[in-house]
Amino acid sequence: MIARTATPAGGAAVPGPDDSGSAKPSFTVHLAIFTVRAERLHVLLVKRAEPPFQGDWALPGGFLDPRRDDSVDACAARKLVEETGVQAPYLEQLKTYGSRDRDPRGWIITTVYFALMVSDSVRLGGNQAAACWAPVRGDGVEFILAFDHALLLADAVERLRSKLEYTHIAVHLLPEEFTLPELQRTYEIILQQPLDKSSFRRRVAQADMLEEIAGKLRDGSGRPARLYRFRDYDRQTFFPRSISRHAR
Amino acid sequence: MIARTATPAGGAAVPGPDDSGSAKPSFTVHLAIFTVRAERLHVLLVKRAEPPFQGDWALPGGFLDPRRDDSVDACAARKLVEETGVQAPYLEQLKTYGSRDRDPRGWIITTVYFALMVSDSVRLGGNQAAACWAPVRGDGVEFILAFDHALLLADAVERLRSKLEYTHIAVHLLPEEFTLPELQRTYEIILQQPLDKSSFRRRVAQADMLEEIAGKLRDGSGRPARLYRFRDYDRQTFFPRSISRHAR
DNA sequence: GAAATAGTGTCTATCAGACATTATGGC
DNA sequence: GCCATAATGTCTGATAGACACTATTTC
Repeated sequence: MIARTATPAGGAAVPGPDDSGSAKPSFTVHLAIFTVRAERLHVLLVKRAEPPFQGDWALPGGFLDPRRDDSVDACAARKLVEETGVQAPYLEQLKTYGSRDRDPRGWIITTVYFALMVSDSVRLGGNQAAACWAPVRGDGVEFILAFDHALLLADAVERLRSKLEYTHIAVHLLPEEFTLPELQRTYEIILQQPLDKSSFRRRVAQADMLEEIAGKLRDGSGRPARLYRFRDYDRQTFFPRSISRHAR
Repeated sequence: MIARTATPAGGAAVPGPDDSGSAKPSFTVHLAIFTVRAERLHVLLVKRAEPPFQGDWALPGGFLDPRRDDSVDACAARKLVEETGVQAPYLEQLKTYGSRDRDPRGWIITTVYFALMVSDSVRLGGNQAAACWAPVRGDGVEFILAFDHALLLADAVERLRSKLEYTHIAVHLLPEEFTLPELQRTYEIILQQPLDKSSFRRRVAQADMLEEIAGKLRDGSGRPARLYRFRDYDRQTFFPRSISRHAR
C-alpha cells in the first residue's frame, strides 16, 4: 500500500502564500488528467520545480489567480491548456480538499478536476515543467507523490471507474472516430475486467449514443471493424444498469 | 421558472472581505439541509442579517475561519451544529462554486454540502438568525434566494434525487426506528412518484441493509407495521439498478 | 483454406413491475 | 364481520450473461 500523505523532503516549513497568520486560506486547482495508452490507464504528473516537495512528482495545478481567472472552472481549463495544449477535453469537477495540515505552508484549499483526453492530442511540457504519463496501477502510481496527492489521485481513479459503470465518458479517451472493439477495450482496461462482447454491444446500441461512419478500419489482421462517432459530446447519457456488477 | 441568480436589493457593491484587489479569493461553506416533514421535502433557509442581500433568504453558511476550523469538512460540521444543534447527521460534500461575479463583494469560492436529518431532531435559530423550513417544489423553493443560492439549491436537490435512485441515504431522513411503509413513503415524496410495494421491499431485502426489531408500531388504523433499524450508518451501499427509471 | 478478428443469434436464469392474495390489527 | 393497512405470493415480459455461430478480411 502506498502512503497517502507525504512529508516534505526538507522537513522545515517553507514560507508560502498563506503564512503570517492570514485570515484567509489559499486556494489552488489541481488536475487528474487521464489517458489510455499502451493498453494502460495513465495519469499526467509534473515534477515540482519549487519547494515544498521540490523535485517530487505531483498532480499538475496551482494557485487560482483572481485577476486572470473568471471562475474556478475557467482556472481549471486554463491550467489544462497550459499543461497539455488541449483546448476542450472532458473536464469535470471532482472534489474539494482543505485543511490546515495538508500543505506545510498552511491552510490551503484545493479543488480537484479530472480530465479525459486522447493520448495523441497531448503536447507535454507546455508549462516548462518536467511532465510524464504515469501508468495507474490499482488506485495509484508507483511514485511517491507530493502533499496528499496520492489521496487525490486515488479518489479520482475511483470516480473514473465508478462513472464508467453507468455513463459513456470512455468515449472521451478515444479519438473522434473509433471502433466498437476499441471502445470495449477501453472499458476493459480501466475497469480491469473482461466484458462480454455481445452484452457490451447491446448496451451501447440501446443507449443510441453512436452513429456509424461509412468506411472501415483495418487492423493488422482479421475482419475490419466499422467506424463510429460519438453522437453528442454535450449530452451525458446514463446506462440504466451498471456495467460490471452483475456477474453471476 | 425561478431566476437562478439574484441581484442585491441595494444595487451598490458593499465593501467586503475580498475587496481592495486582494490576490486571494474568499472562501465560504454553505449547507443545503434537507428534511421530510408534512409529506414534503423541506430545506433550511436563513434570513440574511447583513448586506449584501440583507433580509433575503439564503442557504445557511458563511466564511471559513482558518483559526477555528481544522478542515473544510470540519467547518461544514461546525456550521451545521450552529444552525440546527444536530451533531452527526448525514453530511456530504456536493460541489464548489467560484467566480468573480457571484457575490457583489468580489471573488468568492463556496463549497456546498448537503445534509439529511430527522425533522424532529432540529432546534432552529441556534445561530440567532431567523430560520425556516421551506418546502421544496420542483427543484427549488418559492422564495427568491440571495446570491446564486437558487442554483446551488437546484443542484443539491438534483443530487439528492439522483442519489436516492441507487443508494440508501433516505434512511437518514427517518428516525432510528422506522417501518418499511415509512421508508417507501420517504422515497416517494422525494422522487415524486409512487413505487410498487412489492418491488420496493424486494429491493430493500436484497440490499440487506436493515435489521428487524422485535416489536411493532401501530398506526391509526390497519395492521401494525414491523419496525426496522438501519444496519450500518457508515457503510454506503448501492443498489445495482436505479429505483425509478425502469417503468415499462 | 487457415488464421484472426468483427459482428450476430440464441438460450436461459434472473428479476422488476404488476397485481392478486393473505395477514393482522382496531372498531 | 368490516375496514384499513401490512406483508407476501404469483405471473410475465424484459434483459444480461454465456456462448455458439456467421462474416469478412489478410496471408
